[in-house]
Amino acid sequence: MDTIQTSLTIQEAAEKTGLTVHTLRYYERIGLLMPVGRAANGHRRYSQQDISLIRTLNRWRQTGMSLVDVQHYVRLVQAGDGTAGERRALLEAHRQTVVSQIEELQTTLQLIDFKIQNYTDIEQKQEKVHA
Amino acid sequence: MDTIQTSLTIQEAAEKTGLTVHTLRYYERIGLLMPVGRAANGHRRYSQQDISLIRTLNRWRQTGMSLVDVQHYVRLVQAGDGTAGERRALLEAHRQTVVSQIEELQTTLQLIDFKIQNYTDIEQKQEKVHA
DNA sequence: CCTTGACTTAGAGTCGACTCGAAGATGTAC
DNA sequence: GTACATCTTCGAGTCGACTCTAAGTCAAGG
Repeated sequence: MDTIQTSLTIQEAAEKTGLTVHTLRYYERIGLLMPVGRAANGHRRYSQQDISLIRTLNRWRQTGMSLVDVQHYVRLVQAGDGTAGERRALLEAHRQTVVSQIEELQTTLQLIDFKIQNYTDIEQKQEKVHA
Repeated sequence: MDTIQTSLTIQEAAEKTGLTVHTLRYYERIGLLMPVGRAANGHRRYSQQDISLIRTLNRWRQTGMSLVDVQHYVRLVQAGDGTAGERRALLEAHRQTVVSQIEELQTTLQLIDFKIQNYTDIEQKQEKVHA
């Protein structure tokens, strides 16, 4: 029967994942998350697996993966073992975009440092003038 | 006194900056860019300075600076030399967010690599592992 | 003169990703 | 047994950042 022991309400799930209850329902509505388990009264119950999946998704989201792509990944996870190769390919593609993002940020960092140096120079110049 | 020799039309400016003409006008409309020069017929003319400012803005945008913050920076640039200290402070703040972004991406990269390794293992052993 | 094409404006529409609100059912505390 | 919290659905609203449309001006080419 009800063998779900460590199942959380949507509120608790929200706290554990850092999302809002609105967002959790929204994710489910757009088909991002599989229909989550329900209690007898129709209330959602989140398993530990659900929570860890959501946490993983958050990571992908935070690194600029669109909901559509996250969705694709989730579908593969749900489809099961046979999709391991595809999942790996998807992760490798995302890995590459993350690497590119890092590289771009590092380029920008150099630019920022260059500009900061510029402004520091200006300040020193003014100090000399006004000293 | 008409020393503007290399002034570009909005079309040319769009090509040089990688933005669309729509976006260039939009940026000006929301007060992000100073009112740009106009030809006798009222058409916009972009100076080399305008172009290089826009290119710099693009950099900030690409690294997640909001239009509001970019706007703040542009205002300081327009206000002139006296704002060098403020500009440097703003850049230093942005530098810090860029550094944080890089760090977060690197954490994610490790996670991705770990998962990729997982899937590689699955392929080798055809074993069941959850995402 | 007429068409073509680049420009102008103000305002409306789109898109991704939430975020909120209304209306109603149910569970728990006093 | 009634207040109150928490859940439910579904639809609408918001926000940032564009993106596009309509209606109009103007200069040059055939």
